[in-house]
Amino acid sequence: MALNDSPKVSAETKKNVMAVVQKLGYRRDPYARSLSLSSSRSIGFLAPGFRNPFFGEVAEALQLAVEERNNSLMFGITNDSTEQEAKIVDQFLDRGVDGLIIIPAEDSEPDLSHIRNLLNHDFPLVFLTGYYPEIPFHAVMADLAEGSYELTKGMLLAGLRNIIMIAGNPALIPFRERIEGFRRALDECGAAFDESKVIISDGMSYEGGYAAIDKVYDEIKPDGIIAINDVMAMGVISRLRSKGIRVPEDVSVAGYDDISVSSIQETPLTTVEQPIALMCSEAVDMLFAIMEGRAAPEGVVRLPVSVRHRRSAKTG
Amino acid sequence: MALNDSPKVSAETKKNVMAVVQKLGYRRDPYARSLSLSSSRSIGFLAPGFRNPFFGEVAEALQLAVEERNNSLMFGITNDSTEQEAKIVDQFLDRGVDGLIIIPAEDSEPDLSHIRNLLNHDFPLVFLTGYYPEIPFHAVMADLAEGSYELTKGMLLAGLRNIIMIAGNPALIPFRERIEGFRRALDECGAAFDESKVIISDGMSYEGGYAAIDKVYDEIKPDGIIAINDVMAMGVISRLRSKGIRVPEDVSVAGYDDISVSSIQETPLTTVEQPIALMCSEAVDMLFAIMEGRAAPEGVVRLPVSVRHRRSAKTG
DNA sequence: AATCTTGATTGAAACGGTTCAAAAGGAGGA
DNA sequence: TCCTCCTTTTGAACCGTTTCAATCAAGATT
Repeated sequence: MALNDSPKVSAETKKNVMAVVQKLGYRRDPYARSLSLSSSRSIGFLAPGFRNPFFGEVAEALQLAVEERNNSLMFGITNDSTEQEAKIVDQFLDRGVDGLIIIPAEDSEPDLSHIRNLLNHDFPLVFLTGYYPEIPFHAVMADLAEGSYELTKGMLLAGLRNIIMIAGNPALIPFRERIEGFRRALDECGAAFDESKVIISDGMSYEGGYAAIDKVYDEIKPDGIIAINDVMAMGVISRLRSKGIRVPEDVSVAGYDDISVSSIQETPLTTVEQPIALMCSEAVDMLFAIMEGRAAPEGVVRLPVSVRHRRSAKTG
Repeated sequence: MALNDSPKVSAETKKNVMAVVQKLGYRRDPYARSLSLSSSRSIGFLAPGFRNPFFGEVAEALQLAVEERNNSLMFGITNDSTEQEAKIVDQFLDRGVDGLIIIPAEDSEPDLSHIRNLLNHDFPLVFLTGYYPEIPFHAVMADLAEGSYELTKGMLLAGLRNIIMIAGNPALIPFRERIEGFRRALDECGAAFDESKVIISDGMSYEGGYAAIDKVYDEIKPDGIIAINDVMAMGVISRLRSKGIRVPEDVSVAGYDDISVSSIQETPLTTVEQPIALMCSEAVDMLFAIMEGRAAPEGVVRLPVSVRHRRSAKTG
């Protein structure tokens, strides 16, 4: 047909067709088209939620990347539960999405049967910002270890000697990697790393940061604190200040992600920026490569981060 | 068929069918289903973007509301441009969404032909958080005027006498309404309202708030400032502090929206909470009513706001 | 034993595109 | 004029559901 401007129809015919199309306000039935083409030109995106603005920024960047390919994005919220994740995957499959981009749920007891199922059926799937290590995967993420390595290094250079990290369950990749960079920096500088320097908090939220300080500050009296994300770091700072502890004079505090509010805090937050736009376009590229059968081998594409030195932490 | 568990098939037959379905891993082809039913069970959502976390929270709430009806949500980003809005609407139509929920673009020169087109075709559409006044509409929004009325009233009660509002283009509904409540409160208390009390800022962002202070603070020397959203309020506070002006001792500052970071600022922000979850479920209800032909008459459903009194502003 | 009911199964049309093969049309060359 | 070759038009099959009518089987009723 002329609709797909195939090379077999003359320019004039096309023009005529288009004119009629215009006049009638005709538009191809998307359902019939999908049926025939077996593609909906839409892809699904699963995120833990948008309370943490980091994910909002990812959503925005993904949408842009997908739109460039004339596809649309559906989104679902997992609340960091793989069970919920499974439900949404199922729903998306029922909508006929062509592929899936998933920010893995940070679930301490993940049930991955739904993911295995997808992979068994060769369903196009890429993980973003993490992955499930027990599963073969395509994934795009920032070089998280490098980020906390550099951040820690900077703090050490500034003379801080008792740095702690407030992290999440180290069984989960994004946390594990951040901890690893932290450890490496300490090791390299001859500072003693031991398990007590990593505080495992359960909520990755403002309240989680707040509670972590209550739990360990008086005992450890750190001079540097690295929180696993910016929202937690804000909780940390808030609790410290309310205890009369100055930031950064008494304690340096850093976050992770560089969400847009971080730079506009009263005390702008030192943090690690993840290259969100790049990660997203990379993830979309990867997904389309898989969908078109020109998939690169499984593995992680790691993109470089950059440390943003701001007021909340002394860095050398 | 048994798939739709119609009342005409026996329980046993259903069980048999289901067993086979399970075993074969069969799943209905969504495209054929859509074609036959002419519904994709998905609806489109247009937002200005997710830099302002308010919209992220709306997205999350909408997703939940839509999921309850077993539908999915597609989203697009307008960047506050009606041109972009038109493009995405077109794309969504090509995907066959069943309905549209739109947060109107705050475009100073709106081109609404695409909206008119939708309405002419009776396409199910509801506006959220605003509407285009030149067009007949179904809309859900918070009672914005009431919010700023109460906020202003509170400040007046606390003895503040020189309150200004940092707003956006009053041609746009959400700004107009906020200004109106502000004006009403001032009028009622015999405080002089005049145009100079409303500062029109162009960017609804942190930078916009920052710049507004630079532009008018020294001249007006207000003792109270109401910003049109929380992100701007944060910019305002930051700029004031950097000028050595104390909040709230010297100047009270309030925002609008109650985004989740507002309560966790170093100086928790006094602000007006919009009932996001309620607004979203209301909007979805309304959209489904339209889709099912049991539409209420056009108009705005207005939901009550609540003022959150926190540290950044003195309120009586 | 013939008829009526009720529930289950089978069949065909419709949804509106895509794709490919077959037929028709037109221009050029022999 | 006839044949060939190339382009355009026409036609049919197909994608996998839903929907509704028609058929069928069996149990209950008379």
